[in-house]
Amino acid sequence: MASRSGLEERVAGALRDAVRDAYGIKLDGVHVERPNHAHGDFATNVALANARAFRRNPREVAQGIAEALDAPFLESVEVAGPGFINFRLSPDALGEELEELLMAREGYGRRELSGAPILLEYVSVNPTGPMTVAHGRHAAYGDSLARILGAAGRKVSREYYFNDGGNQIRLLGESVAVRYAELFDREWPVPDAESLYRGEYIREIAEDLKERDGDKHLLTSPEEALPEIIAFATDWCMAGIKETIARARASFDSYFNEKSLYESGAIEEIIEKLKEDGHAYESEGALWLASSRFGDDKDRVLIKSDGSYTYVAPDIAYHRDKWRRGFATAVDILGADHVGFEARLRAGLVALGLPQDFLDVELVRLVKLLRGGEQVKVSKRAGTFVTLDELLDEVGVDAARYFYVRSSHRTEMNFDLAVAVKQSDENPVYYVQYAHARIASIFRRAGLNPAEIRDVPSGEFAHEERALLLELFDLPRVIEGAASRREVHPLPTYLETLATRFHRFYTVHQVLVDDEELRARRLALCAATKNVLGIGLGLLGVEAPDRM
RNA sequence: GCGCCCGUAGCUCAGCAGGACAGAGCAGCGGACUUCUAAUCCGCGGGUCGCAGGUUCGAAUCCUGCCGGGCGCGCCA
Repeated sequence: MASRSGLEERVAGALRDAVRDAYGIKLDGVHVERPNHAHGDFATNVALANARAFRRNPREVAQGIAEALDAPFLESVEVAGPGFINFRLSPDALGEELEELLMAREGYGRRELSGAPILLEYVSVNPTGPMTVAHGRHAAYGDSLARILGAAGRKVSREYYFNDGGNQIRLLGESVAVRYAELFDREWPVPDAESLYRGEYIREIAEDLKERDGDKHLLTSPEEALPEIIAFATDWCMAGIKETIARARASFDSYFNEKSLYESGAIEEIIEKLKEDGHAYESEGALWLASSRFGDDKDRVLIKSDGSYTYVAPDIAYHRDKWRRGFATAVDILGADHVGFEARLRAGLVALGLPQDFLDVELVRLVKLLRGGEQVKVSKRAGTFVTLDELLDEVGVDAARYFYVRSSHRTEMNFDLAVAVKQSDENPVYYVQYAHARIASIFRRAGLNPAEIRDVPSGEFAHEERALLLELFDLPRVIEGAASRREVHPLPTYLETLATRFHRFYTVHQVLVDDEELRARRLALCAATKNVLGIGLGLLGVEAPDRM
């Protein structure tokens, strides 16, 4: 399946031939677009874009191309404006493409898997608490992107990277330990009570720990007991995160623990290699990566003067591991607060001999939380955050996921909690889903299975039908465009336009009419629309309901 | 100060690998259900595309400089 519809491909091919015949010039790329209805079904700017090469004025060139065109599937060809060529497709050509769409079923717009495998890393939050509304955006964007990349023929593997051994984790353990001790009216000694986590979930973990182990951890020294408490707390958090992820309909092929990099010696290995190649040096008691040689602003510390690693070292080792596992591209979806991360990580990887374009970072902008227009200060440590579960409880998975990916991940997002429920009612996802449900209703009434519709009797298409058809045929292009730009939001935009085309068609034309051919043609159109809506919503992890 | 990102209708956002008149939803106003689901449709009002230059036959889209906002600039992750 191509990234353009068959029709578009045919138009482009005919244009190439016409240019060759009329001017003896071989064009490699021909731009075909969908103009305003008034102009036609398709249009091209080849005459304008190449006017210079032709050494003639664009309109004249367009005229020449139009005359040389040999394309029986076109009903009309017109030169317009400064030199555009507009096309109208013949009803038969539209009908044929519609049949192909029906034949392809859920495979429409989907390409065969090929090319080098991509490792998509997303979410990757450390198990120190529940997922927040901000993480939800990462989950929705990352999961949808993975689905879109897959549909566009890219081999994608999804991975979650986490660390359950760092500083934050120790803090989590101490926070739980303090609450745990409180349950027995005891005190737990901590170096810095100020920095402890205060969320309600800390108490829950402590209570669960008490339920499982009783007062066992108070019978030994805190130093001895803490590791076990930490393990309990991180397992508790990780289990919750996995539940939330599943609930949000996201998924992963693998989970990668930072700890394994220490255990396997992968970190030492890259450090040795960097030293050997002269890309790491010692200074002020620390080991530095000469990252400024590879495009970073400055050099970065790999090993601190106290002998421990900075996060840079394991990150480089981790990404080198991705490379060793045979991935040709590592796409990292990170929060906007990780700007700068890309340059230093890439520097390390290039220093190790990996290609410049191996790493591809997509920064997801922050989610700004509002409540009735007022900004809500969010702090995980202070416990003043809104969990993803709470959001899902309130607005549902469909509305939440759709809302998350409706705008570009590169734009800051305002999320007003006060109108969250209202927002869910007004969420355009229902507009799209409703189109799907309406079609399902028609087929119920007709007693037919839309998946079995195959044939399209020939005949004219009304204006609204033609508009709907052309929109349907755009799906392959939308999928490929979204995949190559690593964007998800073109899908919602597309689906809303498609739903509009359908609702308009539905309002103007009765589907279940007595005229059998007309009825069959309209049913085919409905079946195709239902199919494409289903595909599109599926790529967003949103349900396509048969009833609403 | 430096780097990355953003600035389009009252609000939330599309459009930006240059193209034909700048779009949608929400909010406002006015219409349309004895016919396949009115969670729908139709109409009206509403925009110096942050500002100023430049490139081009053509710029919301590309380049430069400003202005405004976000994020980052640790031997934190």
